[in-house]
Amino acid sequence: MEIRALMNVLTNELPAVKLNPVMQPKILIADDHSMIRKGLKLHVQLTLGFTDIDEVATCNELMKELVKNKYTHLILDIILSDGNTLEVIPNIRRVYPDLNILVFSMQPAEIYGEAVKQYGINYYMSKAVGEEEMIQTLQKFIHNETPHKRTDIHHQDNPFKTLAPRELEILHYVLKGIGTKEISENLNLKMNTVSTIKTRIYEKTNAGNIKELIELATLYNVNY
Amino acid sequence: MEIRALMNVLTNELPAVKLNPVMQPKILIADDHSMIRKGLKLHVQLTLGFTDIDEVATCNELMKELVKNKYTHLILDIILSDGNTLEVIPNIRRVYPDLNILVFSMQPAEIYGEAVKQYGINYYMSKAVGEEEMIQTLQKFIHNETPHKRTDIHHQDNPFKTLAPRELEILHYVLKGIGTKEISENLNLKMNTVSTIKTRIYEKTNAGNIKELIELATLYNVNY
DNA sequence: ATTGTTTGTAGAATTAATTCTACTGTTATA
DNA sequence: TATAACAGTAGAATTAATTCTACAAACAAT
Repeated sequence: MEIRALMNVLTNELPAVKLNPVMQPKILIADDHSMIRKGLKLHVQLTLGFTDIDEVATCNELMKELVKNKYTHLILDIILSDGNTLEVIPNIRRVYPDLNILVFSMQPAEIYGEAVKQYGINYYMSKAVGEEEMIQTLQKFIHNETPHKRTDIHHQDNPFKTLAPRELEILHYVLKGIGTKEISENLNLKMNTVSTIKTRIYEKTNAGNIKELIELATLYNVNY
Repeated sequence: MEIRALMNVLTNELPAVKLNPVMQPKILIADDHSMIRKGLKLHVQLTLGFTDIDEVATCNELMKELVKNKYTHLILDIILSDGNTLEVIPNIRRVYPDLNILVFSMQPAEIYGEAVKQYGINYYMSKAVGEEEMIQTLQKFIHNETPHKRTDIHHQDNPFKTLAPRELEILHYVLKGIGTKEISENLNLKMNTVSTIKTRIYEKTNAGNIKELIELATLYNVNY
């Protein structure tokens, strides 16, 4: 391997950033795609200058690694191969209250960004963001020394909490994939009525379509 | 930025690979996630030593860039923000018959690997592969070696594997919760056509509604 | 070489679903 | 207590989506 290629990478490709000699962040990346892990790691190393970065691919490894080493920052995807990290986040939060967590997910920030706040997570970054914003976010995240005092979990921001009884009733059928006509027959309502209520459900939850509604419901553990 | 960090990256993290001084590959990466692009680029630069790499994020940019510069290798994801690259691949193949193409996708090889072969693409790499395999595949790709057959994957019962290219293309939109009308507009098809194809998708997968289809897709890791 | 099957595409007819409007109770709230 | 926001329900009009049929081209199997 040639140093020239390296310097090329360095000087031409990436903005130089001075490092802060005082801080010693220890970062753990949890993502099931090695390319994402690698890219993120190299990125943080080359652009932000922090080199103490480990990676894991599964929830299992994540928990083990957190026990083994004392990390200051955790960057993780929501979905790993062996499960949903949202399930383990409450535990992590309880055991490691000072750990800074950044969720780095495929999902758009508008929906999940707010949603994960319930779990006491203050940093959310979509994988779809551009490079500029990504670096900025990462920089803010890692340089932020003060552990985030999270305004205690409002269950008020659960969008499903605001649904009226009839709306929840119809939500139940909608989440099962049942169509407007069948729902109206089941509940002895006109299709118009069901449609109206569905519209209100979508308004209140800010879901754009069934797929998003199902995802949101999963996120908030709505089983109805 | 310190050279020590770089060397650390080099010597500790990545296997050294000798480069071939004769070849001068010019590589274009098309992916809508800047992290993937960056990671891939750095990876190829640092581990394989090829530094002539450009990146684009959309189908549009891709086509423009191919006109502007003469590339030898193209690495691309199937889904970009402004469309499905399966739509443009036939055109690319026709205009640039000598261009080596590697599809680098989230989808498991069993499903899209076959579909993509119909377009004369022999290199397919899932983003879920481990680092070793990724580097090996990239190396073979860039060095123009014949790709190895991966017959190790069985999954005979995967219902998505029987979907035709157009069906997979429409499946992509359906799984995102996009409606028939919008799909038809995106792909310049009549709504009837989209409906017909959706019907065939539901028949082949035995899904009864979108919810079931999404569940099935999740089960078989056909997310995008 | 022939025949059956899959794929990609729609037109016509029909059905499903939504939107816009509106009315009546009910429940907070100023 | 007056008043505004919300909840539950539809009619009329409109739009979205499906079904049924069909046909040509590509492909597979005999």
